Amino acid sequence: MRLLIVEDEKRLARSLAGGLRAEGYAVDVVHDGLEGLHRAGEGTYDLVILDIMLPGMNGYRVCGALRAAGNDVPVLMLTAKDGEYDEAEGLDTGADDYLTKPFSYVVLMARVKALLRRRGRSALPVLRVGELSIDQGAHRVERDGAEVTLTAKEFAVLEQLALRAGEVVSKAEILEHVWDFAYEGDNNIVEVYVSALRRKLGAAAIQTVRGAGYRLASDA
Amino acid sequence: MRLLIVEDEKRLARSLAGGLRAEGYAVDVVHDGLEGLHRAGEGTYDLVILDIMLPGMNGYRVCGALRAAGNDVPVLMLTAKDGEYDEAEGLDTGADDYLTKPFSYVVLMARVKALLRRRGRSALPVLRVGELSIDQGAHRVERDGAEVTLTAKEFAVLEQLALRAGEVVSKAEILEHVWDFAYEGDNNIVEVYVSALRRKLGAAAIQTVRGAGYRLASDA
DNA sequence: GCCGACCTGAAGCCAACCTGAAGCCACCTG
DNA sequence: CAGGTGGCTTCAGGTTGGCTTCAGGTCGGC
Repeated sequence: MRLLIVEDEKRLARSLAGGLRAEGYAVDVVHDGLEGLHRAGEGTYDLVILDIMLPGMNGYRVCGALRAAGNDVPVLMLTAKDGEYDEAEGLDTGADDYLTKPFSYVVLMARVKALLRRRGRSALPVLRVGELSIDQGAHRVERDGAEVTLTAKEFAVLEQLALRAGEVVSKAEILEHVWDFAYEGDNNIVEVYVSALRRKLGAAAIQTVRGAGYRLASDA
Repeated sequence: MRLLIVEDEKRLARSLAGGLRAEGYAVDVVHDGLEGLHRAGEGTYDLVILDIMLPGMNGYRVCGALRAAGNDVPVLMLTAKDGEYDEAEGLDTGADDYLTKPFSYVVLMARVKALLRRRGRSALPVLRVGELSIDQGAHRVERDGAEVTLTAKEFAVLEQLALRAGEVVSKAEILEHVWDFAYEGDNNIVEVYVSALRRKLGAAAIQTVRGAGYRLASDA
């Protein structure tokens, strides 16, 4: 589960990111509205936490632009209660929820979870690749109808491969999407997870393309 | 994969078209807004690169008109940063992304690919040369429908030849593109790979032009 | 016929990759 | 609070297969 925080107050951004990571989410942070729009537009995030006062492009416009482009990623807006902006306006631009600073950590967490849950109920597509069926909303994987239990990271890696089934996905790309983009570790970690997935899903499920990356068998 | 460039600065248009063609896209160029609207409206393009300052009809209106007609082809807008237009306005009219001149080639390429990928399917076109089909995204090659497995280097060499099918490509050019730019070894290595490719693809697939280089048979 | 350009099979080397094991940490449970 | 559990990450040894070099042969032009 991958979140994007668009917030220019660096201290706040850092503390939010820290807390959310502790809950097990992968979190990326950007400090500029335009940058935020591009990242959010990639379609790789499950939720965007969006400040309103931002350099580059303000939060209302970022959100409006996302919706105009047909992107329906859940957006949780943040703002200082200084009267200049109000809640109704935020919701009008297509935000899913709205939080006024200062807010407590617990409240934020509750809202984030509520949004993600709501999203889970709404139909996220179930990916079908070969004999696998990957339910993105429920985080469930079945192989030939039999459920396979995966850990969070295993699921995230498989999801990335499935989203681009048949294509080669490089280790760097998997790292970028599944781990925080600030992750500094060895990218041997990807190999470890691919190995685990093969053990659970069958060795033929994921093909190695030496020097290029991995490919989820789109036939098989 | 077919792109339309609507741009009245002929030099820029030509250079963009050249670069995109080199990546394997089919590219058409028009220099007038109205003409662009008609072509884009045909529904045969996978992406439109749209300048804002245009004779005939400006980019905002072209994009707005497309959307009003229910056409949701991805639109990447270009503009000079002269303050008269701003990014948010472009996105409001339904553009999917926006680039401020001057921009680097790499950035443009990244945005184009991001947009195409978001629109589903692979961003990279499948090259077809004679009886060969070369899927750049999947790193996969078929000859008359039968899959041929190539190594990373073999694939890269073939890709270079295919991107300029019918043309003679010198050994030096292949070396430069496929190997590290600082490669110091013998350029006999290219011969070795061509040899391997011929073994796998048939001797007639790659022609030698003595003293000049190699050519991928565009008929065959 | 000579010479340079090109072809291609063989073989060593090394990077990429795989995977089992173990440490660490957060969380749960009694 | 102690002990257990499970997931994440690191590490290291082993294996594989691709990359490159080399050398001997073939081909084509002059």
